[in-house]
Amino acid sequence: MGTVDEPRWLNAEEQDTWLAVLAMAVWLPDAIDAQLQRDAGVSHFEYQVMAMLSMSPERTRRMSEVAALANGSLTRLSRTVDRLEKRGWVTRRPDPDDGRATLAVLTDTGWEKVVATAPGHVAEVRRLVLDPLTRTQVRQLHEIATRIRQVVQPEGSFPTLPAPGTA
Amino acid sequence: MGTVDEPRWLNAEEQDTWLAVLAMAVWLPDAIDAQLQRDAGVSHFEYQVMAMLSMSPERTRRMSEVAALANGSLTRLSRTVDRLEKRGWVTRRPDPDDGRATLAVLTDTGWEKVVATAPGHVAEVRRLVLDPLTRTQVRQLHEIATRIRQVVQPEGSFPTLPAPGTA
DNA sequence: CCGAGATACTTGACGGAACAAGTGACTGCT
DNA sequence: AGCAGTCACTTGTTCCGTCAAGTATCTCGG
Repeated sequence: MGTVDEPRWLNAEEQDTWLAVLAMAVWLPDAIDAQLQRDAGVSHFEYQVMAMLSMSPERTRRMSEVAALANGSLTRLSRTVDRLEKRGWVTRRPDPDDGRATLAVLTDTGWEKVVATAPGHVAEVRRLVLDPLTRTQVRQLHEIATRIRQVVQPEGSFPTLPAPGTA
Repeated sequence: MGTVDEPRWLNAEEQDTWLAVLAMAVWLPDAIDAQLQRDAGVSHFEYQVMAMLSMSPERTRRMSEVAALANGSLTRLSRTVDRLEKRGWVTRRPDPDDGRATLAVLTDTGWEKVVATAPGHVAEVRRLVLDPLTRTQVRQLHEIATRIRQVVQPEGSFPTLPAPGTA
């Protein structure tokens, strides 16, 4: 239905690609959230926070590091940790090495929550992403996502995943 | 489901892939939103709504169709159209063919807004997604995203873009 | 060691999105 | 025709995340 002076846009193939990417970017997080909410009563972000802590030495990490690892703002993390503290899964304590910093610590109950929740979550990740794709596609996706991430993710928050667990 | 000390998780390669996908799924929409907010003062969702209308016959579509095309709920669309109406870019009118339905119409001002906004948005999509990848990777991404979308997107809302039912 | 500026959070105010309930309109069965 | 059930929205409430401002601590130049 193009009038001649339609807004500048992408060619058909580019647009198809972009729309598919968009739909994926919207619905995939939504589906992941839904499974966690339904089966474990936590949001994906909350789960990520606990999962990151569970993989950290002493199950402990600085707030700002956790925020970066979970791809969220410090503000958001602060509110989230409030909720997780109320549920008894995380506690805060001051960082002895830096008076400004706060350490988030996963409690034993929190650890159990992660252990109980992880299998269902992992199964969902497999079901939605890993299984429907060929091994080749998974490799391609890895490279593509890594490349886009480099372009898109704000400087500074390019996290290396947790150091070995002394848990 | 075995009993393990560590929560069941993915192997290193799978986890890398998943974390990269997650980071992309978080930061890409964020970056797209940021450009639109900065340069045009609209959210990505608002832009999508207007862009979809701009590509529709008579610049008109049913609310529920627009919602599906923009990957949003009807509730969200309703609130968003409230705002777009206040800004003079969209109007509502009842569907003559179905008294339950509401048609969203892009106004002339709204059309101009889309025309003015599209080039910057398209440039950002290219900069963040299309340009950093090889042509081959773009094709791979298309297939991968389409596949995942099939698995992840709720039944029913699998939209074809152009013409509404003048069928 | 003192003060200016940066850093690491926390918190108040605000806006947007989800859930659920409500309204009016269509459909299908009898 | 008439009622039950569904559908297409809209709206009240509530929660969550952001922005901006506040607090406490660290760093660094002089």
